[in-house]
Amino acid sequence: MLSIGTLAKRTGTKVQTIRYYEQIGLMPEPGRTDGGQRRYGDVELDRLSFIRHSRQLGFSLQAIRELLDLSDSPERSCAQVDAVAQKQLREVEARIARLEALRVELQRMIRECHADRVANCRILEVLRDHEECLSDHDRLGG
Amino acid sequence: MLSIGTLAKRTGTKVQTIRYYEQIGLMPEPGRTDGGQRRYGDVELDRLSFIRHSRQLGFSLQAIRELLDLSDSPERSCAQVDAVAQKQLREVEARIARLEALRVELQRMIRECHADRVANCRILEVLRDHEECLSDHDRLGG
DNA sequence: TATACGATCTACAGCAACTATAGGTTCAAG
DNA sequence: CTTGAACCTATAGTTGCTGTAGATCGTATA
Repeated sequence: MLSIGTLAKRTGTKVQTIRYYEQIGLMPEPGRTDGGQRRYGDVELDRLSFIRHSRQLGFSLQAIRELLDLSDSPERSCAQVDAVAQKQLREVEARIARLEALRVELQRMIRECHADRVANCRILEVLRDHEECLSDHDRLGG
Repeated sequence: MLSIGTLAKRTGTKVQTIRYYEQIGLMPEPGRTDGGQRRYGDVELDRLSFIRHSRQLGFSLQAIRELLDLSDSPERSCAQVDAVAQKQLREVEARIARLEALRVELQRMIRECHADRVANCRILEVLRDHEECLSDHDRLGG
């Protein structure tokens, strides 16, 4: 039986995060000692490993919940799991594309500022005035 | 004089977001009508445009605060502004690199699942077991 | 067996950067 | 002068945790 601290170390999670996952129903309520401390087994270790690895891959907790539900269902459908993964891949690709655009514009901004070493800083002007670089009303993904 | 709604439309910002910026001191407290409604001028329009464009480029509100302070200071230093932009560029590049790694792994995961069309879904196994793909204790940047 | 001390407990506040809601007031067009 | 959209404040919710306070537990050592 593992204490919460040991489970945390094994999975690279913070203790509070494990308790948080329990609170939101992502991890089950574990058994307790007489004194009230949580004790975990291998099932919980597996489940938390799954959650952490999925988080590292950028899956939202909601997506992870779906994946866990699918993996718990008796005749789990590979197609459904695949759909979740595909969706995540598309999101990652969209974020990359967005960041690439940002990178290009930042580089251009910095380059222009360097060209003009003495006078007013171009960066501030660009940040103030530039309008065509990105579509309006477009938001940054978290 | 612009109402908050007009200012919002002109800058592609939500009304609540403008009030939020005022609340955290990023936007100044504007003048009011007799009835208590906010009225803005061109100075505020410029400032908010600056903030929104910087946000679109991925700058944090803290970084934007620094940029605004620099732009307000009488002998503003281009080097300091440049440093903030450079830092932002490095952060963007780091996020791109991280997402590229995620993309590669997601693609591999999905490809393996497709290769094995009938049996258990590989994606779930990979999510559960894979350990070497990303360094442990590594967190996703927001 | 007593003590010390780190680990754990609950409960709650806080972070970024907004977004949404409720319930009331003001402004401007017709 | 009426109507209704836009505005007001205040507060709670979002996502995914992180940090704190003050109390209790568990175990290694004297």
